[in-house]
Amino acid sequence: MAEGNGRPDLAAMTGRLGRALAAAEVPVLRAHGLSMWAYVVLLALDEGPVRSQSALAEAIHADKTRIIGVLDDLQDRGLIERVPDPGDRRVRLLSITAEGRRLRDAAQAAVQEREERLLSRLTEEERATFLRVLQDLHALPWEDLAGP
Amino acid sequence: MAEGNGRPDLAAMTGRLGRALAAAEVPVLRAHGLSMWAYVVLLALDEGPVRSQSALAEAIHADKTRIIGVLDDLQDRGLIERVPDPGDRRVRLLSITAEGRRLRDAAQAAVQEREERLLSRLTEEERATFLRVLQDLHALPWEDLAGP
DNA sequence: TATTGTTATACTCTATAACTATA
DNA sequence: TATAGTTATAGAGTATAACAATA
Repeated sequence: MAEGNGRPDLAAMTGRLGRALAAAEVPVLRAHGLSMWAYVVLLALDEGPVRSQSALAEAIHADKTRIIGVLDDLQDRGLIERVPDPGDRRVRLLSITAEGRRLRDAAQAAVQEREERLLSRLTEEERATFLRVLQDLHALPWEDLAGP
Repeated sequence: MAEGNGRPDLAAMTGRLGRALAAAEVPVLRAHGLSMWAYVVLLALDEGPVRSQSALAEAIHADKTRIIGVLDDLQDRGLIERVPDPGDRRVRLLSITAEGRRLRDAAQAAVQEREERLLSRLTEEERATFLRVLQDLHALPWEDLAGP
């Protein structure tokens, strides 16, 4: 006895869509030599330098021990800078380099170009509303989305 | 130097939204005595009986070894039926019970009631378009979303 | 003593391989 | 022999605990 009435849970729909888009993103990023975490780090640093690795980890909702290898690799490749703070030599000042910004821009352009394939299924009105709502919800703090 | 132009990746926005909604769902489901996988199984069986555990696992994109414990528990609690197929006693015929359907309905009502809190931020027009687009995209096969 | 970053360890989830029973 | 289901094992990803350097 099929059911039919009602809608699927919002969580099920956005979850599946998010996983599918992430799966689509992986090969694009790998073509640019980036892991998902490396890409997330470059995106975060592109909005400005960060004063400590802990702060960066918190900003991207990662564990601080989890991004160390990522930072090592990005630094070795000259995509980020990681220098001890002269005022407090325990903390590392993190910033993206010009080369890192170039790579980030190229990767993101490729990612979004691919996403256009999906958005092209929508009408102009659907596309505009969908993206606006998504951006509004994305701007909300986590607690407003996930609750107390 | 902040950037500002362009939009966040679709994958980042839907991914975060999906994870947040899933996180919001967990305590609601637990209040009904259900894990996420148990809930997914009940939802899948509600659309009709399934002829084998392998088929069910494939339908919900899970490994067949992963759902065994879930099925054991659901069966012990009388929420599903699992009987050997008389025609081929290797396969198990799976179906949801009336009690299982009651629990599923109660759980889903609670889940969606919570999701309404988020949707109430939208205008009627935004809400209608957003849900319609989401359902359309959700109905697409995985390959259309994630690509080749 | 407290904190940043790092390394080492343990845990959770998932997938793979080996096994039983039916065919 | 091949397949459905189960159990046992191993792997990936992640978090926790212990450590070194600096404050």
